[in-house]
Amino acid sequence: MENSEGGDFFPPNKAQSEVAVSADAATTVQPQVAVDIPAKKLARQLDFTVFGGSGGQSPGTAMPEQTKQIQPLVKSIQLQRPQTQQHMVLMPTKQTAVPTTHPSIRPPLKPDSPRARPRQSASEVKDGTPKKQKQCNCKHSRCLKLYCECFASGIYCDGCNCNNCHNNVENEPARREAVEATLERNPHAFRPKIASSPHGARDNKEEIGDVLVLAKHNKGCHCKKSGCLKKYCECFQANILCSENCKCMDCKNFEGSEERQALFHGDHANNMAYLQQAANAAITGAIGSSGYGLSPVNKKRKGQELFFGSSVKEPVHRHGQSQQGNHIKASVLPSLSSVPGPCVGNAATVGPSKFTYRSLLADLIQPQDLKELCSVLVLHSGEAAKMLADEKDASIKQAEGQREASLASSTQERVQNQKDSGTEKDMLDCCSSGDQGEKISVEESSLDGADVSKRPMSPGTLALMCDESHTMFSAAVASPNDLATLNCNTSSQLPHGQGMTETYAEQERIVLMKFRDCLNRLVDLGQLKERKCSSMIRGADPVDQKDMIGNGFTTTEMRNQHDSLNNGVAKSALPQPRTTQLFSAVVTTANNNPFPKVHRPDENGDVKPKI
DNA sequence: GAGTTTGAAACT
DNA sequence: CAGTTTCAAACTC
Repeated sequence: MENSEGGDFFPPNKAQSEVAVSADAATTVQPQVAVDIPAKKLARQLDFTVFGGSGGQSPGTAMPEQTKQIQPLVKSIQLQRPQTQQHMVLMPTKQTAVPTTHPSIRPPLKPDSPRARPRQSASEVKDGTPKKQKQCNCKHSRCLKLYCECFASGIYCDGCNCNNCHNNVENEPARREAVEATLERNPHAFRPKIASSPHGARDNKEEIGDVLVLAKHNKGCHCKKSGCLKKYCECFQANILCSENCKCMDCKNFEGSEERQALFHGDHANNMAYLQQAANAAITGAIGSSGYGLSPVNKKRKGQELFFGSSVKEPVHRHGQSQQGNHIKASVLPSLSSVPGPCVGNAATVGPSKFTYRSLLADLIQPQDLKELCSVLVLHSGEAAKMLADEKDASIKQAEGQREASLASSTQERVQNQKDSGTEKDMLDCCSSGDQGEKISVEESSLDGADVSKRPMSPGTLALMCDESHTMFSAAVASPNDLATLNCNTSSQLPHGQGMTETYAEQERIVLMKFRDCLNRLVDLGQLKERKCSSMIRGADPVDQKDMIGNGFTTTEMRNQHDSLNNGVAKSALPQPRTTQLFSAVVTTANNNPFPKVHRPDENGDVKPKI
């Protein structure tokens, strides 16, 4: 516990917290000499997503506990690997203890992509050699603050050009203290800054800059002068678009930004010189008198294009041009409202959904709808089984006469008895989530009743029904007509051994057909919606827009869809009370109310159009 | 490579 | 939480 001379680096006013740090610090200040070719480190913190997506891997991930987690990790690292020029990841992750140079712990980013080499210097770009760990150049922070990229990235400095570095094994106590202090200030300090970044997609498309809309900076940037088109901007550096989290000014880093497009245009994407030139031009234009400055429209556009599933290609109206369209869209998508205002603080005016990619079908399918779909399919299956069995029984009875009929009858009784005694067990076995309170549905299933319950179900159908039952149970959807439960019961008592294969086949056929129909309808609806969205973007006919505002579809189309859907599923098989209502939300059975569900704003503030 | 600019982090 | 300071990377020359 000797004091390191590192303390001398700190101004008196800030030394306080750091005194404690240095108290335990080992003395050895190690002006580290870069041995390797100056390899660049990737953007600090920005890549933590690779360690587990949600960032559970960074030192900050586990928050207060994370500090504790780091310690054994560090030890394990020390045990596993002598300090070499390699950098080590200190994150508590499977990968963390692996001695590695950076590239090996990073996602396979494209070497040429900005994402792959954030904070690279120009020289690195020139040599084109895939990045190694970048060395920091910290002078005053001892590499124990987030200023230090190494520290922020959760790695030891190794081969850096820093002065008085304490971010190394020798100074682990100090480092640990620093980590704790950092976490105390901000429990998320070591968490990934970029959230929800599907690496695959990013890797595939980042060059054209139309991908990372799926990711966004957790905190957002606060750029003022760079237009978010320089690497000063963390979003830009991470090759993602600015989001509603950002509080930047004069942002040009949004989808559809011409300035941004210029940066990623064609083969120039890899040309940093060009890129920076374009950025400079863009910034100049933005800050200068070009009229770009303080364009509040910019940010709003981000979400629009995202929502409509279009990328840059969709005609983006610059600035004032897009205002009208924005207003229209804003009616449909409150979160995308284009309320004029300063770019700063735009996050408040722009909805949180701006950068959340949503499939066109996302609005069509609700979780509840899926449940209903499953329910209906189950019902169809049961109905089919019942019909088949009835037919079979009828023929058998005709052929075999009274005696066999009696036998069948006694069998039925046995089955019934079994049901009385063992059904609940079976039901529990099958529907493991079984809520006791829900089991009453067995006998009360008036629609298909005991007949259905005695019919065989195919294995696939049974699985489906069990899942369905599980889902419905877990969703706490109490339904007296919970046929899933019912069918689970029956499934365990397949009465006839071999002849059931045909029934299974028939059931599956029917179920699959119905499911196919549903999917087809869904596809139709999705296409319909796509057309609507496209037409809206183009400022299409106001009637359609009006309809969409409420429902996402025109009422006429809705009716048509419902009519057709009704034909797709045999109503007779459906217990009307609940299942039809629910199912109608997606694919089937029209009740008189074509819009059975109340539209509700989703998490992003969108109003989800319901079918 | 020195100096400047920039924005995040740290601090008040 | 806003304003200021510190810091180091990015950038310019």
